[in-house]
Amino acid sequence: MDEAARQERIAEFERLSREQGRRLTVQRRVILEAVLDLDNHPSADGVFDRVAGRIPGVARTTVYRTLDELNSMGLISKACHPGRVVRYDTRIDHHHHLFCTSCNEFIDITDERLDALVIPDTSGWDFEVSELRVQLLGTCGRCRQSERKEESK
Amino acid sequence: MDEAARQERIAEFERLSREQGRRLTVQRRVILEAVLDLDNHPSADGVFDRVAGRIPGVARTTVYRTLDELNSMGLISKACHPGRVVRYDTRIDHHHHLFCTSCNEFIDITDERLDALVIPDTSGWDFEVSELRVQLLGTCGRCRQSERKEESK
DNA sequence: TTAAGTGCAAAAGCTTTGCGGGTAG
DNA sequence: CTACCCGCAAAGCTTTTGCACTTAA
Repeated sequence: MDEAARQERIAEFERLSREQGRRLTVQRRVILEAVLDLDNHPSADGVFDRVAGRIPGVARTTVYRTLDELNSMGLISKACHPGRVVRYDTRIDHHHHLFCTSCNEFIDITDERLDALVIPDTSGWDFEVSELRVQLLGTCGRCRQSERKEESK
Repeated sequence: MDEAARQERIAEFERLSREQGRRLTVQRRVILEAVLDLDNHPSADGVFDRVAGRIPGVARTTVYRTLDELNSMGLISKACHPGRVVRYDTRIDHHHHLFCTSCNEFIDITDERLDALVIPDTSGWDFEVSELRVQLLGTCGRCRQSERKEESK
């Protein structure tokens, strides 16, 4: 994330916090900065590792609680994937994911045709759509290589 | 799932098992039948509940292991969602999901425009795509109703 | 001042692992 | 017969909860 977008997101965080009567603490600010700096859709634990280097003695609990709040505030979101740990996404613009089912890593992509997708009429299901996400599952180059090495053993 | 499709999936399971040298046990057969019968993208625990009624004394472990195998065999798949428990999907035809972020339930949908989507060129990322999934996140009718009731209290 | 936030410890929930006995092929 | 599979118990990992202390406003 470039510096301008980063600063803007932090400003938005401060604005929303005041608006919603949330307190601006060091922990919250550093946790937000940490997620924004990590670009690979980190888990709570990944964020904790980074935060722990900056606030000695910070509690895991605080990271979990804060990430959940940032998600509620719409400043970050939870990524969709087939695994079992919750992972967060800092991009809130329209984009899509490649997800490697072998190493569980995400790759962000943008694609005209995918972007052109229109949310279909879901009135038949009585469902209010807030977001459309496209996910491409497969295997990344690195994992395919190691699979080949494994086979040729 | 209609009876014909169900029988076909079970036959496929038996064929693949023999082909891959896996043993056909009562547990595996009943676990497969259970997932196929549950249409709401069950978690391992949900499958276990149903299986436990049919094989007294079956171990949770067995259900976890078997679901993982059925997934490897391509007979079922893991659903993508923002939560933390793994959930399975028995439909292997092309379809998409509505996912209610309030009650964590899936609704299967088919839509012409979504079906018409072409997997974009991902060669630039050195990534082999095996599947394209579209997910619509939002809130189902029931949850919107209870939210309204909550507000008017 | 004081209610919201934090850290700590413990619990809870989901899943995996190791192992001895059981069973399909 | 024997390699694979199952049940059991325990561990492992991620996340949540309860509570007393701290701190932003």
